[in-house]
Amino acid sequence: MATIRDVAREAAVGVGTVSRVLSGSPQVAPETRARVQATIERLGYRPSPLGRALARGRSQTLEVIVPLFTRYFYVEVLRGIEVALADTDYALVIRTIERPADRDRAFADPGSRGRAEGVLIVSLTPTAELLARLAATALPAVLVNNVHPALPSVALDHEAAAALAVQHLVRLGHRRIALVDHLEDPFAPSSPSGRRCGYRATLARAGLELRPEYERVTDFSPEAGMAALDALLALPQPPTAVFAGSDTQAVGVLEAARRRGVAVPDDLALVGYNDIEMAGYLGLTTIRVPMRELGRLGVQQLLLAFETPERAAGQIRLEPELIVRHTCGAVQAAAR
Amino acid sequence: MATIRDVAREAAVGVGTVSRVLSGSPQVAPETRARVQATIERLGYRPSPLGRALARGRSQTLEVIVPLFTRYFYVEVLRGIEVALADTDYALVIRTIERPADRDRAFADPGSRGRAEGVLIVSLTPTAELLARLAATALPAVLVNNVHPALPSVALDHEAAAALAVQHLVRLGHRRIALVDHLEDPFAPSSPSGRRCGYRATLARAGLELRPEYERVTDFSPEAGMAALDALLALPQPPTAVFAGSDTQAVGVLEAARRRGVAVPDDLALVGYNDIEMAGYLGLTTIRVPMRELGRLGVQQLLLAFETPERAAGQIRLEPELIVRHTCGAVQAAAR
DNA sequence: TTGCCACCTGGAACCGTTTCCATGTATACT
DNA sequence: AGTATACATGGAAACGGTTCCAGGTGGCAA
Repeated sequence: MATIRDVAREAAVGVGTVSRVLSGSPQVAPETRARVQATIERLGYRPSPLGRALARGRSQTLEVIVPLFTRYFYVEVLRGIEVALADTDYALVIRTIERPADRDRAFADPGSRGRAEGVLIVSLTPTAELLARLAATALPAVLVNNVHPALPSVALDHEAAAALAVQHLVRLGHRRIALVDHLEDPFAPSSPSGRRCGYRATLARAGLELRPEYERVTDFSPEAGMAALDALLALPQPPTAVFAGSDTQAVGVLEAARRRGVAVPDDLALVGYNDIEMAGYLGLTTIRVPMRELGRLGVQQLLLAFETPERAAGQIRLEPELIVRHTCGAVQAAAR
Repeated sequence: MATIRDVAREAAVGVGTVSRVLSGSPQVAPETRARVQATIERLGYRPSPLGRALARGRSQTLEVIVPLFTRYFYVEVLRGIEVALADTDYALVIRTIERPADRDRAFADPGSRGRAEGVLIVSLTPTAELLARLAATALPAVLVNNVHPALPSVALDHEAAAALAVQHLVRLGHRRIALVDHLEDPFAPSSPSGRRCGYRATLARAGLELRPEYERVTDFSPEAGMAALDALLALPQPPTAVFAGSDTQAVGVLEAARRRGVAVPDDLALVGYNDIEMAGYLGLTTIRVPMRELGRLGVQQLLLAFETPERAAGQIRLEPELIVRHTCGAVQAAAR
């Protein structure tokens, strides 16, 4: 492989001049530039990102730390990040977290010690260790789908979103509304999701009773959603409506209802969360979560932090939107 | 950030000695090693992967080129790659391809000029340009879910898989079997999928008529699957069975059948492809494609190619497996 | 005592860039 | 003509490691 010195020798110039040509500096005479360009072409020379990164102290690489990305939500966020990065010439290093140990390892070394210039942290709660490391290395970081006072972030207002969904069900006349939720950060089981807060607050505001047995926290899968509905229907006073914390779980609820002969929306209303592709297709009423937008804005925040590190970029909150389809009964109610 | 020279100075040794301690060379006296270790701890020193990569000429990074990863299949393959890499200390750079221009850009510069030591190419057909570049740079590359005489690969035998599926339908008594397929490589529309070959061959072997109007090539979505079934049912002689090239499309076929009141499996048998999570849950008979395994073995092949570059690793073909559930009618047929 | 060897160790050279300083040359102005 | 200025250019130093070579040291045998 040709190096910059080969080019310099062949073009009979100094390495500095070649470097200037590469970076498009105006400080090069047109004919010199042309000669160097021709030599670069002829030798098929490409600058080494490694050498460049070392010399510039900038690796042109971003790191994203994300929980195991089998879930549609994460995939979409990553996709948004990808798209936003396509315009720039940043490369992307993805670190996925499967076990707490993975998280600790990733948090102990954000940016992989110089390999990345900035970090996007998706759906994970920063630990004290991480915050200390970030501060020590002055590494820009942005939280996606999470907030923390010490860091810039892009997040949906889950509380407002849940309020929107539950309010909608209340307006449709439901008094017994259950919640089938999941953990926001799979490694922080203690923190209640914003959705649950919004759910409770809205019920309280509507003067409705809070029933602990109506709150189910399960994992992400449709199976878990099915099991949750089975349990809810087995209660002495089963709910007439379910707000699911993810469309994936809602799909399970829907299937469980069908298997039990419970008619949706007539016997049971259902509102999901995220608006995944399949939701439109199943007629699922849901909260639209701008997943790609989360990724895109995360990148934007990070790039902004590179330019003006002094004033740390702020916290962006995305507003939720309710997509009314068939499973909540609103369409039928209106038709009646 | 402390450098190796800082450590050397503080520990009153030469940089070479620090480097030897870092790499675990036996050529260091125990007490010297202890002193250096202590200094490293005290300064919180971490070697820079960039400097190391430059000096060693090895970047400890792998590149994977993959079509836009919204699809379950790609996500699972990536997951397999991730898991296989977790044991090693290789980092992963992912390049996703959305448009042909992206592919050309990625293929023009495999390994990002030294940034990566090897490349995994998922579901993309190598171009002449790519092959030339790989040869010129002596960069190890492995094809995943694709084969090419010039490169090592890990792939499923799609032809055998399709034969398995179609054979199963034939055995169940079906004579009119349609194919709802998709393109294997979205950027190589001309090449027929192995599935189609297997489909045709099996029909021919069973003495069944090949009907061009039974072969549908659509995109990946459930919507496309729905449309395809609608078109098939509108034929004068509609098929009694459908073999779908992906479970995602099969889900659409299933839904279209339900909307039209066509009973599955009684009026229409269905076999999918991939065995995605939702397949089990919908009772979809399908071909199990070891998606993670594809990724895992791809990495294994690549690492093997690093060790013994001379004898290029061979072509691994994974055997398909038919998972019989409800949508093909076998269970009912057996019960009768 | 000398010679040999094994074992440690220091540090220069190198990996492939960028950056900055010093220098040279041509042009413009007084 | 002399000087100030602008522009082009070469090349050393730096980025943070690894590697290799040349010593230095101590032990042991002759």
